[in-house]
Amino acid sequence: MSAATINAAEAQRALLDAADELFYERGIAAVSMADVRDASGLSMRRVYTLAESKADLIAQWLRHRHLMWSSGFRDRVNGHLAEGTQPLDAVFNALADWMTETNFRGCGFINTHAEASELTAEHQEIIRSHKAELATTLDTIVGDGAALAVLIDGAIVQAAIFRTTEPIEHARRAASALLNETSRTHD
Amino acid sequence: MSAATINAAEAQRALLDAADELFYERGIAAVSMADVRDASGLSMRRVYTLAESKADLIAQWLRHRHLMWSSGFRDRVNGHLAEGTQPLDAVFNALADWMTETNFRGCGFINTHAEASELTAEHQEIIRSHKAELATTLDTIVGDGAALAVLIDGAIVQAAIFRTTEPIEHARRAASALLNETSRTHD
DNA sequence: CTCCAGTGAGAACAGTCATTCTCACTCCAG
DNA sequence: CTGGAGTGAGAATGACTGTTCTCACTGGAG
Repeated sequence: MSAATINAAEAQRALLDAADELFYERGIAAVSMADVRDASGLSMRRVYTLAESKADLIAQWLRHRHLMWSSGFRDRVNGHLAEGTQPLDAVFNALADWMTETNFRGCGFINTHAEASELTAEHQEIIRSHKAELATTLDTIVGDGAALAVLIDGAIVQAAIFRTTEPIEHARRAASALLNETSRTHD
Repeated sequence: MSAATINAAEAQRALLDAADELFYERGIAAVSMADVRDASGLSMRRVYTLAESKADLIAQWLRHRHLMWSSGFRDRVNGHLAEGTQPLDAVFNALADWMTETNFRGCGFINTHAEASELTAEHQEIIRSHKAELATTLDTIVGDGAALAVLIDGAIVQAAIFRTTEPIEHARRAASALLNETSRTHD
């Protein structure tokens, strides 16, 4: 039973796992289809059976990463909430957890969006959806989701550039002040 | 008097102008040295006389863009201050002005940093210096510069993705709340 | 005038890339 | 057992990349 016998589901998974690791860590322009083939253990033919082009693979990867990241984020937030942490702190603690992972390289969606060239309309749409959904999630957990999403993206970008979690604390203070102010003006 | 007669200063300027337009609008991996040659009107030989490699050209461009952007930003802020606008609003108005320029594509430094591959240690250092200097400038103008820089980067990134200036208003509200809170706790 | 350092125009070089193709093999339906 | 659909391994293709080289020409120093 050779490697050829792995079924479509396993191959799809191997492909997306490889794409995620490579695209996230190196950026998309720096990753060749041959790199993806080697990292996935698939043949070139198989890669092109599962993704009709590199642009299509990028789109599949973005959709896949959206699902993985979003559920990971929700899990972490829920973990902190379960320990009695207040919603706002649960969110920022969850982000700090993510940032201290060894392979943290900022937000894959922001990074991909920054590579102006290889970006199709479909890619842009997936990136916008990801950011819009994050704002909605934040809105449910703490409120003022659109504003919070802005602060968080700033923190992620600066954390990637300076390689510290300090920006998270700045964003946390700003978010806290914003929510306090909102509740005060509602009195 | 052929094109060959343009002096070193003019050539240097043509090179950096071309690099700025191309690298900012397309990203660095998507721009070839031949593109730079064509846009600058220089010969390939001249390009490599002025920049010893593409990596060197990128570094020169980042330094050049830092100077251009920073002085442009200060000018805009001062313009708003001269009209009697409060410092915090002067800063956010200046950013909104910049974002509504037709070729706005987010922050060139953040975008370059996102292209993980072609990034040398020198490039990273220039990017960090740019962000650090912006924080210092903000500190002088309104105070709490490090936190403000985080909010602003978030607004820039989201403005680039969604192509609206709305994120600037979210960041402005958060910044305002943060500064109010700080002054209140100092009472 | 005579040289020659420096130049432009573009060919040359040694890769790399995304994508497609070849060929031998394997699995399963009939 | 036979035929064919699908596969792996990897070569082939054609386009592009950063960088260097060639060659004819220039403007100014002596």
